[in-house]
Amino acid sequence: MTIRLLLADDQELIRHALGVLLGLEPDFEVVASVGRGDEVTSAALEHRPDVALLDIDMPGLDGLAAAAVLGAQVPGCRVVILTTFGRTGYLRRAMEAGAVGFVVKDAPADALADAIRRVMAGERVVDPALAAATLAAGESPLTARERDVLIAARSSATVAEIAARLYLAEGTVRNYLSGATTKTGTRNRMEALRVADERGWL
Amino acid sequence: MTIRLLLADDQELIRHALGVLLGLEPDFEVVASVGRGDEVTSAALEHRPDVALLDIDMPGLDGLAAAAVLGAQVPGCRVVILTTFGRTGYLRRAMEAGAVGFVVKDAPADALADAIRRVMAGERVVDPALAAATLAAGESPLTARERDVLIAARSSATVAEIAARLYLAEGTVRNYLSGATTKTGTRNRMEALRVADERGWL
DNA sequence: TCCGGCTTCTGACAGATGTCACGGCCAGGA
DNA sequence: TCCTGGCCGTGACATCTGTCAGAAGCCGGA
Repeated sequence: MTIRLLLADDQELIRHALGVLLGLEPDFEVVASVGRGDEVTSAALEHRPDVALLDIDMPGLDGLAAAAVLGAQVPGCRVVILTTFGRTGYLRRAMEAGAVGFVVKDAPADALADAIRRVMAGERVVDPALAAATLAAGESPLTARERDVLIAARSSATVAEIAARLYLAEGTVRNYLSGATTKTGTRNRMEALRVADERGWL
Repeated sequence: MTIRLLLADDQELIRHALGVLLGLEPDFEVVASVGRGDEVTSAALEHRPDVALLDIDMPGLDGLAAAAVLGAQVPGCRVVILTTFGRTGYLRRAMEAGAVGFVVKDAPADALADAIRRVMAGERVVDPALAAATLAAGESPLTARERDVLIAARSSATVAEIAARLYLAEGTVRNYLSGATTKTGTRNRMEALRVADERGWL
């Protein structure tokens, strides 16, 4: 009884190497391999994998969104997120998107195969250190609007631009940014943005 | 006549997968595999590889610095930089550090083996798109001090901190930052820092 | 019903930031 | 020799940012 795998990672070299690595396991078979998030679902519908390994950083659709779509359209396919950074925020969002496994690329070499087999056995698999970090980071203390303003700040340089984009007064924007910096324990919007992003609060 | 390889990448899963992939080639042999930049040289001295494949993002010592050390201490070993982002600035710095090859991880699966063989044949191997982007980005227009101040700005939040670190007046720091934003065509220090970093001007 | 929290806005103020004009220094060319 | 242009360094100034206090409207829970 072989486990059918779908691989999604935008770095072709890495995807191919992972495919070779997993193909060496006697009970695994890589049945599909894509480089874009928006190709995941159609490939899964065509090849019916048991487990989909999704990277997060992908063009078209990120791995978390792809996981959500996959869960809705191909219910028999279990999703394992395989990603570069042990960014704590991604874990929570991955679980919300229906993933049952979360493996980081700095994990030991056999962790991935192990995770796949345990997921097939019905377990949820998460890197323990990552799980602890996620618990430590806690729920987001930001209000919805503080979050909106921070996201807008990511691509706007000045308060005036953020205000224009969100149809708010400048003072309001400054207030939300101030609240965000307080809650993140930082000293200006840029640090607040970075911290909130790292913790998955955006 | 097999080509002896050293692999350096901090992501264990990826390093292992690449090792397996390259080990499948009949003329390759992976003789060493490390996860930290500062372990590269001692491993090279011990195992005498023909080619060292170095990632840039590594703890201890980054791949570019490791390449420079390697070139000085193990002259027979050719260096190929293998990295995630096609960041244009890294290419120039890699070449200055003595690397003879530069392969990005989004390259096609056989590009790596091909690059290794060509490097062994005495060629320099660079992704053509990356080379073009590097030429397009051009030389850095920043003066030495502007560069210093930008680098200091990366880890300091305020002008006062940067000034204290570089023993300059606050006005001077503001002036350099202003020059940097003008030359990068951006509107504040944060954008200037990001752009200069992307273009390899730091 | 009242209370508390969120959203939105305003006004005010200290402090940080970005821009400008200026002077000194040094190297290269007339 | 002097002049010019580039870089370094500085202080002054206007503007932007972050913080605080306050106020009105809205919604959900006690």
